[in-house]
Order: sequence, then C-alpha cells, then structure tokens
Amino acid sequence: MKKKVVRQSLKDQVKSILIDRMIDGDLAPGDRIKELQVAKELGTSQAPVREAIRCLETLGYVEHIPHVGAMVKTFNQSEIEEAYQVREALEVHSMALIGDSLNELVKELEAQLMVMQSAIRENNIRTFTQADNQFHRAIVSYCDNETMLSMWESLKMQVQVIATLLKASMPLEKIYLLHPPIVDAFRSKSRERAS
Amino acid sequence: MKKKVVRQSLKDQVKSILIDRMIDGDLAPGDRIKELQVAKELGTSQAPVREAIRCLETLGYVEHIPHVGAMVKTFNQSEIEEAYQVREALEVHSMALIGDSLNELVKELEAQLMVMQSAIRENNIRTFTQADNQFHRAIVSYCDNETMLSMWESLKMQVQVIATLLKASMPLEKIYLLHPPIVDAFRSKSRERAS
DNA sequence: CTTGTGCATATTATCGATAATCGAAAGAGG
DNA sequence: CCTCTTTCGATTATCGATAATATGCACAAG
Repeated sequence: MKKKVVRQSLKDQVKSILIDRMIDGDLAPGDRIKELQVAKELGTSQAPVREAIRCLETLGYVEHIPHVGAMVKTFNQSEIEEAYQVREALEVHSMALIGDSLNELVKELEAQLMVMQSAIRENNIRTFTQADNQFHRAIVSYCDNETMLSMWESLKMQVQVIATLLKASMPLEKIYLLHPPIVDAFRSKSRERAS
Repeated sequence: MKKKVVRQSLKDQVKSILIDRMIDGDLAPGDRIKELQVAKELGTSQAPVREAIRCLETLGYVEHIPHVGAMVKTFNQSEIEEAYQVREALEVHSMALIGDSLNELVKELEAQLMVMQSAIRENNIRTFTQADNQFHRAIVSYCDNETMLSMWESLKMQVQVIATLLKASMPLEKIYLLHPPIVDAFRSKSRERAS
C-alpha cells in the first residue's frame, strides 16, 4: 500500500484555496487578487502565490495584466458564445470517433438523464448542473482522446457562467428536454442531428 | 508618436529564447531544461526562467515533473493522432460557422494553394509547411472565434512534429493534393466532404 | 546474486528583500 | 478651469540565498 501522504506543494494548496474562494463567491468576477496580500493571509511567501495565480490564469479563471495584477475573470457575451461553439465542435466530432463503446456511452447518458429528472422533481439545481455537465463530458470522454478531453475541460468556467445565467431564465425542464434527442441520435448512429 | 520600445519582461525573453532553441534543434525532445543552468547562461536569476518554463509547459512544449525538472516534450503516436482529431474537429466545425466571409476565405485558401505549388516546384519544405499551416489556420480564423483559434494554435507543436515526419515519408505533391478538395467543398458549401 | 538502506549530489521549491513599473493624485503652467 | 508634468504609493518582477526533495550509488544484509 502506498503512503498517500499528499505532500502537496504550496503552489497547489494556494491554487485550491483560491478556487474554493471563487466557488464560494468570496472571490467574485472582477475582484483583484494581490500576490503579497494573499501570501500574508496564507502565511507563505510571494512566490507560490504568484505561481498559483499564473496557473489559474492558464486555466482561464483569472486575467493577468503585467505590472498591474490579476483579477478574477469576467466573461463577456461573445466569449461565452465562443466557448459554446468550441464545446459543440468537440462533442460533435467526438461522436464520430466513438466506436465499440457506443452502447456503453448510451447507457451512461441515459443514467444522467435519470439523475436530471429526479433533480428536476426536487428542484435541485446543483445536482442538475452536475448531471448536465457529466452528460456532456461523457460524450467527449468516451471517444478516448485525452487531448480532446482536456480541451473540453478547459471550457468549464465559461460554460458554468452561462449555465448559471441560463438556469435563471429558463426552467430546468426546458433545458432537460434538449438532451434526450441527443441520446436518440446516438442510438441511430446519426451524428448529424445531435448538435 | 508612441515610443514602441518594447520592454519585454525577462520571462518573455527567456521564453522566446527557449522556443527558438527548440526550433533550431538546440533543444531536442527529451532534453532536460535546468532552471539554474539556463539562468546562469542568460544572466538572470532562477525566477524568470522558472516562469518561462511553466509557460512553455502550458503551451505543451515541455513536460514538468515536480521536484525533478522539465524536459522538452516528446509526443507519442497516440498524442499526435489525438491532436489531429481535435484539429479536425475544430476546423470542420469552423466551416459550419463561417458566414458572409466565405468568399474571402476561399480566396485566401486558393492563395495558399498557389504558394504550396510554387514551394513544390522549388522543393522548399519550409515554405510549403508555412503555407500548409496558414491554409488550415485560415479556416479556423475566419469563423471569428478567438477561443477556437487559440485552441487550434495550442496544437501547433504536435502538428509540427507529425508534419516533419510526414514530409520525410511522403512527397510534398501528395500532401498538396489533399487540399484542393477542401476548397471545393467550401465552394459548394458542403461541410461534409471537407474532413 | 538480490534486495534494501542510507548517504551524496543535483535540482527544484520556497523564502525575504530589493528593483522596476504602473496608475492615480498633486502641483505647475497656461 | 483645464491640461500637462511630476511625484508618490501600491504592486508586480526580479534577485540571491536557503530549504526541501528526488535520484543514483555504495554498501551491508539476507
């Protein structure tokens, strides 16, 4: 048995903490993130914080301006639309690449549909969002292309933003209804209709 | 008039230098990149080199293992194939999104075809590669989606690797012949045939 | 001959301090 | 009252040094 005494680097710890703060809303889009301030708060030096921020930057969570600083990224309309287009491109293409495991995938998708349905009954937005996400992720993950999957993942932030907005303006039920046709399309192996 | 004395940060300078070395072959896939060694060579401290390396890491040019170091990334067969699949996904989907500027794009593509042809006559591999690259890039860039374009760009390294290999085993002419049908597909606005 | 243990070395990770840079506020000139 | 310049404070960027960690080797035990 391997000792899993996670010796996480400070950078990773700082990164996790900052991400948690974003999720919890302590860090809202537009908020500045000052290296030394965070370092002082967490009891580290500037270096690990700096690296963590740069990491978040490449993840697309923050925006960094040289000699000025970093702030939690705010997405404008077109960026979000762009992200959706890319996501669609990846998912549609993934379908074409899926071979033997198609039946497995359909099963997985149906399972997520069930979760969504029950989430609707309970009006549990969080669960619904997770299932929705898992639904789309499954499509990409089953085509067995790590590169594609990691690219898909990198769109997570933008998608989450729009998802939040969408749910405010559209009942879960309506969003749900967009999904079954996709599964049908898989069953008939016609990749055209799914998008 | 604005003074354009680009005050590039050390990190960016180091990054450029390292990339140049890779292109020139001074840094071959698998080579270790040691922070302090590079720092000494370039007359900086460790910090900027470190950041540059992390940057190259996210660009996919180097691989980094904690507490061990970084090395120029070597791509295995499946990674390269994956990259091609993703690239195809992005390009195919881009086609579907291109609207008014379609004619413009076709013109651009035809221009690149011409360049390729003359490169073949002169057997100028470098020019051919550039035109080939430009050809595919044009497709993605004309759909006016920055996110998609930047993702496409991030595959450059893998594509370059395979391109080099390809050209060794296949005459330029053969590669060239794969392209005109794509242009035709654009003309007829049928996105199916292009892939 | 194989396996495990501990040391030596090379390299990264982190630190605290200093330098460089930007943006806003204060002041000078019109 | 406005505009341009200068100064100042805040923050990042860089530095040199130290701590932490992994890898390979020598050597002892089975």
